[in-house]
This record gives sequence, structure tokens and C-alpha cells, in this order.
Amino acid sequence: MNGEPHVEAARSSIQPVMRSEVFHDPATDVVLDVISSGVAAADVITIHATCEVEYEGRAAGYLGLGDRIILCKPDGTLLVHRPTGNDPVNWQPPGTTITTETEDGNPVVIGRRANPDEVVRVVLHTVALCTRVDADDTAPLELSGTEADMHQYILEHPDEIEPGLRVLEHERDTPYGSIDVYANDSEGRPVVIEVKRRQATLTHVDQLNRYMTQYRTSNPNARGILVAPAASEGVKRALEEAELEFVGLSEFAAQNTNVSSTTINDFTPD
Amino acid sequence: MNGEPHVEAARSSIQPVMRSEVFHDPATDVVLDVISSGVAAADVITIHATCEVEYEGRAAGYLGLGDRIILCKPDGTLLVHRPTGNDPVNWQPPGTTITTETEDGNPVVIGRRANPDEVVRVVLHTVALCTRVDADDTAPLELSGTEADMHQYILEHPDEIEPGLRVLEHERDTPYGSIDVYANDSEGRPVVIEVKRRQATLTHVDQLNRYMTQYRTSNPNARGILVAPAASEGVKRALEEAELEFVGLSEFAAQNTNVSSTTINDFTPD
DNA sequence: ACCTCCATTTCGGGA
DNA sequence: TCCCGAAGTGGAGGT
Repeated sequence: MNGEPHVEAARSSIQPVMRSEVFHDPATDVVLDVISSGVAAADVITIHATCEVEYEGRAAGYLGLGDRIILCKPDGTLLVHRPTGNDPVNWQPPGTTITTETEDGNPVVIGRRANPDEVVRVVLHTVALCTRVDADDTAPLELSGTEADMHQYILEHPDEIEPGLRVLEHERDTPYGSIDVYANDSEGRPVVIEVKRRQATLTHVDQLNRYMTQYRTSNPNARGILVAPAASEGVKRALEEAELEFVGLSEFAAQNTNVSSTTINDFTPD
Repeated sequence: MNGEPHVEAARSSIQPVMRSEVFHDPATDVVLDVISSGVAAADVITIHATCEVEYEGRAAGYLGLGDRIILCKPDGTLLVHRPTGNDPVNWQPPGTTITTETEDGNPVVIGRRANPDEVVRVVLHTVALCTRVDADDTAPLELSGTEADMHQYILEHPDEIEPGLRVLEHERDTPYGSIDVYANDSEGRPVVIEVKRRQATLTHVDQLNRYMTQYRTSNPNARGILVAPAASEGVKRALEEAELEFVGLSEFAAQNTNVSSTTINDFTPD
């Protein structure tokens, strides 16, 4: 049964199914053929193999023999996954050119890209499984609870930040960074707001402080507010020292994204 | 051939091979059994399926029908990959509990974790392929060209930063952030060095500036140097305004990690 | 557990 | 293309 493909074609035009081929314990030439023909046909290729991985580019790496799952996507993505961990142990982002060669009779998968110039080389010592499927996926990911949603909420409910706040501008780019929200307070003072969807950190203070330091040279009375669901004591101290303010929007704390009766839950498709 | 497993056991104790089972176009109960038994056996499970994905946790998401590859790892990692993109469209990091259920006769994969409380639910409408393999991988990843390597290089070659520089300390933690390198220049002035292994950005300037602002209250003549392979004009301007300096270490520019005769190339295993 | 920072970060948007 | 900042960032290391 070695190398014998099990083909399952689409069974109907109404509900098309992924066309898939599986090669069990395939010989080297079968692996090479599946990869090259699969890449040419824009299929997704998965390989279960004991392999070795070399990487050279922005950094350089070597990974000795082990059992991994290799994924080759039609957009050039190359992923090498270990049996543990969220992130691939080696990878190559979209835009990579995937080719093959042999080394000591073993099939080798090569992912090469320019800018940055990087190569990942996967030497397949024992291939347990090699598959190619024709995958079609155009559904948009609908995601809510992002920072963009929080911006929208603030634009529509400025009083939640501070009574009398009037929003004047959203996402203004400047040479010293971009401002999330520009507003005036009830006394007409300029207010710059930096929004974070999760616990505020020092880098967030930095970001606001960088802009405010510049802005205050021409607007000494300008206020800077960091808006986030929460902030550590260190962050609050850093804010005070920079004469900046913190406003906690606990509605946006984690595990509370499905608030009803607000606009936060409105989906914002790609 | 539906649901019939193709089993390939290890063939020798000398060179063990991944034990693998493949189910082609499996029925719902087969999918459910493969997942639950595979999870129990600490196997890696891959599913090629047309599916729907729901996510709720720090944010909330919905992904309509499409062809994807689902990966379940024995450490609880759950990955849903589209045919494009480096990153999974939905995922659950290690530590997740993977369970199954059915919905309208379709198998459903559920990944649930606490802290943060998050759930990913994958509704499998048509499963083309379902595999489980017993993967073993203990090889350490050897990686060079990281920021740690750059630190080491600077510690051993301080003159590359500036003639006469004497390094006094490495990685000092403070309430206002950690310093990469603390040194004295040829005139005895304190020098704080922030090291970046790639093109410097404004946030890197922030990081150095945050600390220097504090440090200079007690050491007004202290110098702050950002060391990186390169920096944009905006970064250099921001540095000047904060009275900080930039030193370009072009040896560490991308695509130049394999410099010979230096220590940068020494592997630093996990 | 919290906080900070690196990452071969990747990804998307704007100039 | 570069530059900048978000991400359901993940992961490591220290306190």
C-alpha cells in the first residue's frame, strides 16, 4: 500500500468537498512529486515526518531529528510544527517559494524568500504521511472586542471617559506617533487619548508620553489620558510623573466582551 | 474505504517510526472517536475539513464555512489554519482542554481554557481527512543571531560601540525598565545602552528614554545609546530630541548573521 | 501571579 | 516600499 494514493474527488457541484490525496509511508520520489505537483496545483500539503530543519536568514538555526508536521500553503507559507507549542518551531511566511531536492536519498523541502533573504530547509528522514488537498476558504473572519471596537465605543460614548468630553478627531497621524482620539474637555482644554484594549503597560505610557511631550511645547495645558480596562501601580506612577491621567474602562475587562446593549459587539468584518 | 484506518506501526526499535492512523472521509462517530482517543493517547491529530469556527474569550469571533486544517497537539494546543497566512485563523495555546460534541450530526472540536477564560469551537461540516500520529520530538532548537547573541558580542567587543568603553554591568533590572548594558565611557561618564537586533523603532527610543529620564535625575551627565543595525530618520530625530545617541552596528544587519571569526555564530542551545 | 521584554514576531494600514 | 502600531499576540525570565 506504500505510495498508493487514496483519492476522493468532489462529489457534487452543490456541496463541493476538498479533493484530497493521501500517501502512506511514501517513497522519496513520491514525496518529491506530491510536493512539486501540489505546489503547482495550489494545494495545501501536509507532511508527517521525522525530520531535521535548518534555517538561515535574520537569524540562523538548526533543529535535530524529531517527529514534526510540515504544512505548505499555496501562498508560500511553510510551517514546521512540533508535537508541542502554539508557534511553529520553524517557518517561512507567505511569499516564500517552495522547492524540493534530495539529500542522501531523502526528500528535502526548501522554502526560500527574499526581503529578508531567508531559507528554511527541511530534510525528511522518514515520512509517515504525505497529503495534498485542494482547500478553498474565502469566509471573512468576523472579530469583535478589538481595539478598533473600543475606539468606536469611546467615540459614541465619550461621557464614559469624562463628562462633557467632546471628541474632535480620531486616529490622527503625526511625526511623533499617532493619536487615537483627540478631544476637548468641558473647559475647552485639548485632550489626547491613548486607548488600550487590555491591561496598560509602561510602553503604552511611553507612547502617550512621547506625543504629549512634543504636543505640550505648543499646548502646555494639554491633557493626556490613557484609557484601558486596568493598569498596574507602576503604570499609574509613571503616568503621574509624566503628568498624564488614567481612566479605567472596566466594561472592557477580559471575559466581558459579550456586553449586550452596546455597540462593542457589532462585528466589523475584514 | 470510508472510515477504514490505515495503520502503520513502528517497524523496529532501532529506528522507531511515527505510528499513524488515517481516516479518509470518516463518519461523525469515527471523527469523534479519533479525537477523543487521540487526545487520551497524547497523539497529534490533524483534521482536513470544511468547518465553521466560533471563538469567545478576550475577544469574540466567528468564521464561516471554509476548508481548513485543524491541529490538536498533546499539550493542548489547538490550531485552525486556513489555506493562506502564516498565523492560524483561530487557535488555543498549550494548556487547553480539548473535548468533542456533536451539533446537527456534525462532529465538533472544543478547546477550552481558563485564565483567560476562552473557548474555540470548531464545527466540522465535512471531514475529508482525519489522522492521528504518535509524534516524538525532543531535539533542542539551536538558534543564533538573537538579541542575546548581540549582547554577548557587545560585551566582548565594547570598542565596536565606542573606543574606550568599559562595560560594567549586563541586564540590570530597575523599576523603570531593564537596562541591557551599563558602562562607562573613556571619560568615566555613565553610559546606558539599549540593544536591538533589528531596525530600531520609536518604541525602542521610548524604552531607553523612559529609563534615562529617571536615571538622569541623579546622574545628569549620563549618556544613553541605542545600538541597532539601523534606524529610521524619525528614530534618529527622536533620539536627538531626548539627547540620546545612536550607534549603528552594521555587522548585525539582516542577511549578515553568518559572519565568520566572531562569536555571534556560536550556537546557544535552549 | 504579575510585570517586563524579546520574537526569524506576523499583519494591516497609511504615507 | 518603508514606517508604525495592534495582536485573542506567544513565550521566557525575573520578582
